Amino acid sequence: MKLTSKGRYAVMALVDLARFDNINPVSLRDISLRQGISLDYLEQIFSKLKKNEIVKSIRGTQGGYVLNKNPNDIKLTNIFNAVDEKVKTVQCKKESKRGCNGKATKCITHNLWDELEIHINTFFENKSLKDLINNNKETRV
Amino acid sequence: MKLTSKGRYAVMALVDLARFDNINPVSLRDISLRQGISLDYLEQIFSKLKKNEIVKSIRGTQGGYVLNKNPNDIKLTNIFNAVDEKVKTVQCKKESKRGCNGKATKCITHNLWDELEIHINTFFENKSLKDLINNNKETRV
DNA sequence: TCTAAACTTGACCATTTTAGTCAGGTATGT
DNA sequence: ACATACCTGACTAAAATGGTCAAGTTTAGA
Ligand code: FES
Ligand code: FES
Repeated sequence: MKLTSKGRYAVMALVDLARFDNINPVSLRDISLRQGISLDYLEQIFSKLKKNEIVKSIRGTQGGYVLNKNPNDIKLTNIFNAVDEKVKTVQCKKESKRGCNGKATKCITHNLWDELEIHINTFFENKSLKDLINNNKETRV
Repeated sequence: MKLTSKGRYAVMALVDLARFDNINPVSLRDISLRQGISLDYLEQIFSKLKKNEIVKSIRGTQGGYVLNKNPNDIKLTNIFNAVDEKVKTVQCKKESKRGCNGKATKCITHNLWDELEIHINTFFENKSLKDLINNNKETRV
Protein backbone atom coordinates (compact mmCIF):
# COMPACT_ATOMS: atom_id res chain seq x y z
CA MET A 1 0.00 0.00 0.00
CA LYS A 2 1.59 3.21 -0.96
CA LEU A 3 0.59 6.81 -1.07
CA THR A 4 1.28 8.32 -4.47
CA SER A 5 3.23 11.50 -5.02
CA LYS A 6 0.20 13.16 -6.48
CA GLY A 7 -1.69 12.88 -3.22
CA ARG A 8 1.32 13.80 -1.16
CA TYR A 9 2.08 16.82 -3.31
CA ALA A 10 -1.52 18.01 -3.20
CA VAL A 11 -1.45 18.17 0.58
CA MET A 12 2.02 19.69 0.70
CA ALA A 13 1.04 22.38 -1.75
CA LEU A 14 -2.14 23.23 0.12
CA VAL A 15 -0.35 23.49 3.43
CA ASP A 16 2.13 25.82 1.79
CA LEU A 17 -0.74 27.78 0.28
CA ALA A 18 -2.61 28.00 3.56
CA ARG A 19 0.41 29.53 5.22
CA PHE A 20 0.95 32.29 2.70
CA ASP A 21 -2.48 33.21 1.40
CA ASN A 22 -3.32 35.77 4.09
CA ILE A 23 -2.29 38.73 1.99
CA ASN A 24 -1.91 37.82 -1.67
CA PRO A 25 -2.74 34.92 -3.91
CA VAL A 26 0.07 32.40 -4.05
CA SER A 27 1.55 31.47 -7.41
CA LEU A 28 2.31 27.88 -8.30
CA ARG A 29 5.77 29.03 -9.20
CA ASP A 30 6.42 29.98 -5.59
CA ILE A 31 5.02 26.72 -4.29
CA SER A 32 7.08 24.86 -6.83
CA LEU A 33 10.25 26.54 -5.67
CA ARG A 34 9.56 26.31 -1.96
CA GLN A 35 8.42 22.70 -1.95
CA GLY A 36 10.52 21.36 -4.79
CA ILE A 37 7.61 20.10 -6.88
CA SER A 38 7.54 20.31 -10.67
CA LEU A 39 5.53 23.33 -11.82
CA ASP A 40 3.86 21.45 -14.65
CA TYR A 41 2.79 18.72 -12.31
CA LEU A 42 1.44 21.24 -9.83
CA GLU A 43 -0.68 22.71 -12.57
CA GLN A 44 -2.36 19.39 -13.19
CA ILE A 45 -3.01 19.00 -9.50
CA PHE A 46 -4.41 22.48 -8.99
CA SER A 47 -6.67 22.12 -11.97
CA LYS A 48 -8.40 19.33 -10.07
CA LEU A 49 -8.38 21.16 -6.76
CA LYS A 50 -10.08 24.04 -8.49
CA LYS A 51 -12.74 21.88 -10.11
CA ASN A 52 -13.51 20.54 -6.66
CA GLU A 53 -13.81 24.06 -5.25
CA ILE A 54 -11.00 23.67 -2.80
CA VAL A 55 -9.10 26.61 -4.26
CA LYS A 56 -9.94 29.64 -6.38
CA SER A 57 -7.70 31.01 -9.08
CA ILE A 58 -6.81 34.58 -9.94
CA ARG A 59 -5.34 35.05 -13.36
CA GLY A 60 -2.83 37.55 -14.67
CA THR A 61 0.19 39.18 -13.13
CA GLN A 62 0.30 38.96 -9.36
CA GLY A 63 -2.26 36.22 -9.69
CA GLY A 64 -2.22 32.79 -8.14
CA TYR A 65 -4.41 30.56 -6.01
CA VAL A 66 -6.35 31.15 -2.81
CA LEU A 67 -8.17 28.74 -0.54
CA ASN A 68 -11.87 28.60 -1.31
CA LYS A 69 -12.89 27.41 2.15
CA ASN A 70 -11.95 27.70 5.75
CA PRO A 71 -8.88 25.51 6.43
CA ASN A 72 -10.93 23.82 9.11
CA ASP A 73 -13.44 22.68 6.50
CA ILE A 74 -10.87 21.18 4.15
CA LYS A 75 -10.34 17.60 5.22
CA LEU A 76 -7.75 15.28 3.78
CA THR A 77 -10.65 13.31 2.38
CA ASN A 78 -11.67 16.27 0.26
CA ILE A 79 -8.17 16.79 -1.03
CA PHE A 80 -7.61 13.16 -1.90
CA ASN A 81 -10.98 12.83 -3.55
CA ALA A 82 -10.21 15.87 -5.65
CA VAL A 83 -7.00 14.44 -7.03
CA ASP A 84 -8.35 10.88 -7.38
CA GLU A 85 -6.16 9.50 -4.63
CA LYS A 86 -8.73 7.01 -3.41
CA VAL A 87 -8.31 4.24 -0.91
CA LYS A 88 -8.95 0.94 -2.63
CA THR A 89 -8.56 -2.28 -0.73
CA VAL A 90 -10.49 -4.34 -3.27
CA GLN A 91 -10.83 -4.58 -7.03
CA CYS A 92 -14.48 -5.46 -7.30
CA LYS A 93 -17.19 -2.84 -7.53
CA LYS A 94 -18.72 -1.97 -4.18
CA GLU A 95 -22.28 -1.74 -5.40
CA SER A 96 -22.15 -5.07 -7.17
CA LYS A 97 -23.04 -8.30 -5.40
CA ARG A 98 -20.41 -10.12 -7.43
CA GLY A 99 -16.82 -10.59 -6.30
CA CYS A 100 -13.47 -9.98 -7.94
CA ASN A 101 -12.85 -11.33 -11.46
CA GLY A 102 -16.60 -11.63 -11.95
CA LYS A 103 -17.03 -14.32 -9.30
CA ALA A 104 -20.60 -14.90 -8.19
CA THR A 105 -20.04 -13.99 -4.55
CA LYS A 106 -17.76 -11.80 -2.48
CA CYS A 107 -14.55 -13.32 -1.22
CA ILE A 108 -13.86 -14.89 2.13
CA THR A 109 -11.93 -11.88 3.45
CA HIS A 110 -14.21 -9.21 2.16
CA ASN A 111 -15.29 -7.88 5.53
CA LEU A 112 -11.68 -7.37 6.46
CA TRP A 113 -10.97 -5.17 3.48
CA ASP A 114 -14.03 -3.11 4.14
CA GLU A 115 -12.91 -2.60 7.72
CA LEU A 116 -9.45 -1.60 6.55
CA GLU A 117 -10.83 0.89 4.10
CA ILE A 118 -12.96 2.47 6.78
CA HIS A 119 -10.05 2.55 9.18
CA ILE A 120 -7.90 4.48 6.73
CA ASN A 121 -10.65 6.80 5.58
CA THR A 122 -11.43 7.70 9.16
CA PHE A 123 -7.96 9.10 9.47
CA PHE A 124 -8.49 11.24 6.40
CA GLU A 125 -11.88 12.46 7.54
CA ASN A 126 -10.62 13.59 10.90
CA LYS A 127 -7.66 15.55 9.62
CA SER A 128 -8.15 19.07 8.32
CA LEU A 129 -5.80 21.52 6.71
CA LYS A 130 -6.06 23.59 9.86
CA ASP A 131 -4.67 20.74 11.93
CA LEU A 132 -1.68 20.61 9.65
CA ILE A 133 -0.90 24.29 9.81
CA ASN A 134 -1.19 24.37 13.58
CA ASN A 135 0.80 21.23 13.90
CA ASN A 136 3.56 22.75 11.89
CA LYS A 137 3.56 26.05 13.76
CA GLU A 138 4.15 24.11 16.92
CA THR A 139 7.08 22.46 15.31
CA ARG A 140 8.48 25.79 14.30
CA VAL A 141 8.36 27.26 17.82
CA MET B 1 -3.58 4.08 -1.86
CA LYS B 2 -4.40 0.63 -2.91
CA LEU B 3 -3.88 -2.81 -1.56
CA THR B 4 -2.28 -5.07 -4.14
CA SER B 5 -3.66 -8.43 -5.14
CA LYS B 6 -0.58 -10.12 -3.84
CA GLY B 7 -1.31 -9.00 -0.30
CA ARG B 8 -5.00 -9.69 -0.61
CA TYR B 9 -4.41 -13.16 -2.03
CA ALA B 10 -1.90 -14.01 0.68
CA VAL B 11 -4.44 -13.34 3.39
CA MET B 12 -7.27 -15.05 1.52
CA ALA B 13 -5.17 -18.13 0.97
CA LEU B 14 -4.10 -18.30 4.60
CA VAL B 15 -7.64 -17.97 5.85
CA ASP B 16 -8.62 -20.79 3.52
CA LEU B 17 -5.67 -22.83 4.73
CA ALA B 18 -6.44 -22.18 8.37
CA ARG B 19 -9.93 -23.52 7.89
CA PHE B 20 -8.92 -26.79 6.31
CA ASP B 21 -5.59 -27.71 7.82
CA ASN B 22 -6.96 -29.56 10.84
CA ILE B 23 -6.64 -32.96 9.27
CA ASN B 24 -4.42 -32.90 6.19
CA PRO B 25 -2.06 -30.52 4.51
CA VAL B 26 -3.85 -28.32 2.03
CA SER B 27 -2.66 -28.25 -1.56
CA LEU B 28 -2.32 -25.02 -3.46
CA ARG B 29 -4.41 -26.59 -6.16
CA ASP B 30 -7.36 -26.75 -3.78
CA ILE B 31 -6.87 -23.20 -2.60
CA SER B 32 -6.54 -22.08 -6.18
CA LEU B 33 -9.85 -23.70 -7.10
CA ARG B 34 -11.73 -22.62 -4.00
CA GLN B 35 -10.57 -19.03 -3.99
CA GLY B 36 -10.14 -18.49 -7.70
CA ILE B 37 -6.48 -17.50 -7.56
CA SER B 38 -3.95 -18.49 -10.21
CA LEU B 39 -1.98 -21.52 -9.10
CA ASP B 40 1.31 -20.21 -10.43
CA TYR B 41 0.82 -16.97 -8.60
CA LEU B 42 -0.04 -18.78 -5.37
CA GLU B 43 3.21 -20.67 -5.66
CA GLN B 44 5.17 -17.44 -5.67
CA ILE B 45 3.26 -16.22 -2.66
CA PHE B 46 3.66 -19.40 -0.64
CA SER B 47 7.34 -19.54 -1.38
CA LYS B 48 7.64 -16.28 0.54
CA LEU B 49 5.29 -17.33 3.30
CA LYS B 50 7.44 -20.38 3.79
CA LYS B 51 10.68 -18.42 3.92
CA ASN B 52 9.10 -16.32 6.64
CA GLU B 53 8.09 -19.41 8.60
CA ILE B 54 4.40 -18.72 8.42
CA VAL B 55 3.68 -22.05 6.73
CA LYS B 56 5.42 -25.40 6.41
CA SER B 57 5.42 -27.48 3.25
CA ILE B 58 4.97 -31.21 2.80
CA ARG B 59 6.11 -32.51 -0.56
CA GLY B 60 4.84 -35.36 -2.65
CA THR B 61 1.39 -36.76 -3.30
CA GLN B 62 -1.13 -35.82 -0.64
CA GLY B 63 1.28 -33.07 0.31
CA GLY B 64 0.52 -29.40 0.70
CA TYR B 65 0.97 -26.62 3.20
CA VAL B 66 0.26 -26.34 6.91
CA LEU B 67 0.35 -23.37 9.26
CA ASN B 68 3.63 -23.13 11.11
CA LYS B 69 2.23 -21.14 14.02
CA ASN B 70 -0.87 -20.69 16.06
CA PRO B 71 -3.39 -18.64 14.08
CA ASN B 72 -3.47 -16.26 17.00
CA ASP B 73 0.21 -15.52 16.53
CA ILE B 74 -0.03 -14.77 12.83
CA LYS B 75 -0.81 -11.10 12.50
CA LEU B 76 -1.59 -9.34 9.24
CA THR B 77 1.68 -7.52 9.74
CA ASN B 78 3.57 -10.79 9.52
CA ILE B 79 1.75 -11.84 6.38
CA PHE B 80 2.22 -8.53 4.61
CA ASN B 81 5.86 -8.33 5.57
CA ALA B 82 6.40 -11.80 4.21
CA VAL B 83 5.03 -10.94 0.79
CA ASP B 84 6.59 -7.45 0.67
CA GLU B 85 3.26 -5.67 0.89
CA LYS B 86 4.60 -2.76 2.91
CA VAL B 87 2.88 0.45 3.84
CA LYS B 88 4.77 3.35 2.33
CA THR B 89 3.48 6.87 2.73
CA VAL B 90 6.76 8.49 1.71
CA GLN B 91 9.50 7.96 -0.83
CA CYS B 92 12.48 9.06 1.20
CA LYS B 93 14.45 6.69 3.38
CA LYS B 94 13.31 6.68 6.99
CA GLU B 95 16.77 6.52 8.49
CA SER B 96 18.10 9.38 6.41
CA LYS B 97 17.88 12.97 7.56
CA ARG B 98 17.38 14.07 3.97
CA GLY B 99 14.01 14.47 2.33
CA CYS B 100 12.53 13.26 -0.94
CA ASN B 101 14.48 13.79 -4.19
CA GLY B 102 17.62 14.26 -2.14
CA LYS B 103 16.43 17.49 -0.51
CA ALA B 104 18.41 18.58 2.50
CA THR B 105 15.51 18.44 4.96
CA LYS B 106 12.28 16.57 5.43
CA CYS B 107 9.15 18.06 3.90
CA ILE B 108 6.55 20.24 5.53
CA THR B 109 4.00 17.42 5.86
CA HIS B 110 6.35 14.74 7.00
CA ASN B 111 4.84 14.24 10.44
CA LEU B 112 1.49 13.64 8.86
CA TRP B 113 2.74 10.79 6.71
CA ASP B 114 4.44 9.19 9.65
CA GLU B 115 1.21 9.36 11.60
CA LEU B 116 -0.69 7.84 8.71
CA GLU B 117 1.75 5.00 8.38
CA ILE B 118 1.46 4.22 12.08
CA HIS B 119 -2.31 4.42 11.89
CA ILE B 120 -2.47 1.83 9.15
CA ASN B 121 0.16 -0.45 10.63
CA THR B 122 -1.70 -0.48 13.92
CA PHE B 123 -4.62 -2.08 12.15
CA PHE B 124 -2.38 -4.78 10.75
CA GLU B 125 -0.70 -5.44 14.07
CA ASN B 126 -3.96 -5.92 15.90
CA LYS B 127 -5.50 -8.34 13.45
CA SER B 128 -4.60 -12.01 13.57
CA LEU B 129 -5.53 -14.92 11.40
CA LYS B 130 -7.60 -16.23 14.28
CA ASP B 131 -9.74 -13.10 14.26
CA LEU B 132 -10.45 -13.72 10.61
CA ILE B 133 -11.48 -17.32 11.01
CA ASN B 134 -13.75 -16.54 13.93
CA ASN B 135 -15.15 -13.56 12.20
CA ASN B 136 -16.03 -15.69 9.28
CA LYS B 137 -17.57 -18.46 11.32
CA GLU B 138 -19.88 -15.89 12.84
CA THR B 139 -20.88 -14.80 9.41
CA ARG B 140 -21.61 -18.36 8.45
CA VAL B 141 -23.98 -18.97 11.39
C1' DT C 1 8.94 -49.60 -9.38
C1' DC C 2 6.34 -46.46 -11.78
C1' DT C 3 3.51 -42.62 -11.87
C1' DA C 4 0.93 -38.76 -10.70
C1' DA C 5 0.35 -35.24 -7.29
C1' DA C 6 2.33 -31.47 -5.40
C1' DC C 7 6.07 -28.49 -4.01
C1' DT C 8 10.33 -25.53 -6.02
C1' DT C 9 12.77 -22.26 -8.76
C1' DG C 10 13.62 -18.80 -11.92
C1' DA C 11 12.85 -16.46 -15.99
C1' DC C 12 9.80 -13.97 -18.64
C1' DC C 13 6.11 -10.71 -20.09
C1' DA C 14 1.88 -7.74 -21.18
C1' DT C 15 -0.59 -4.24 -19.23
C1' DT C 16 -1.36 -0.50 -16.28
C1' DT C 17 0.00 3.16 -13.38
C1' DT C 18 2.96 6.75 -12.08
C1' DA C 19 5.20 10.86 -12.32
C1' DG C 20 6.14 13.57 -14.77
C1' DT C 21 7.42 16.72 -19.56
C1' DC C 22 6.20 19.56 -23.45
C1' DA C 23 3.86 22.70 -26.28
C1' DG C 24 0.88 25.38 -26.84
C1' DG C 25 -2.58 28.47 -25.41
C1' DT C 26 -5.55 32.69 -22.48
C1' DA C 27 -6.29 36.35 -19.08
C1' DT C 28 -4.75 40.58 -16.68
C1' DG C 29 -2.24 43.93 -13.70
C1' DT C 30 1.15 47.56 -14.55
C1' DA D 1 2.58 45.91 -24.83
C1' DC D 2 4.37 42.62 -22.07
C1' DA D 3 5.54 39.82 -18.44
C1' DT D 4 3.36 36.95 -15.21
C1' DA D 5 0.67 33.30 -14.15
C1' DC D 6 -3.24 30.42 -15.02
C1' DC D 7 -5.13 26.77 -18.40
C1' DT D 8 -5.37 22.59 -21.41
C1' DG D 9 -4.27 18.47 -23.64
C1' DA D 10 -1.15 15.39 -25.52
C1' DC D 11 2.68 12.70 -24.83
C1' DT D 12 6.14 9.47 -22.56
C1' DA D 13 9.89 6.94 -19.87
C1' DA D 14 10.16 4.15 -16.13
C1' DA D 15 8.29 1.37 -12.61
C1' DA D 16 5.01 -1.67 -10.64
C1' DT D 17 1.58 -5.14 -11.11
C1' DG D 18 -0.31 -9.45 -11.91
C1' DG D 19 0.44 -12.66 -13.71
C1' DT D 20 2.39 -16.95 -17.22
C1' DC D 21 5.65 -20.51 -18.60
C1' DA D 22 9.12 -24.00 -18.34
C1' DA D 23 11.73 -27.22 -16.05
C1' DG D 24 12.67 -29.21 -12.38
C1' DT D 25 12.46 -32.39 -7.38
C1' DT D 26 10.10 -35.06 -3.91
C1' DT D 27 7.17 -38.60 -2.27
C1' DA D 28 2.75 -41.40 -1.52
C1' DG D 29 0.42 -44.95 -3.28
C1' DA D 30 -0.96 -48.44 -6.99
S1 FES E 1 -12.15 -8.32 -2.63
FE1 FES E 1 -13.35 -8.54 -4.41
S2 FES E 1 -14.53 -10.19 -3.74
FE2 FES E 1 -13.65 -9.65 -1.89
S1 FES F 1 7.90 12.62 2.41
FE1 FES F 1 9.99 12.55 1.87
S2 FES F 1 10.57 14.41 2.77
FE2 FES F 1 8.63 14.22 3.63
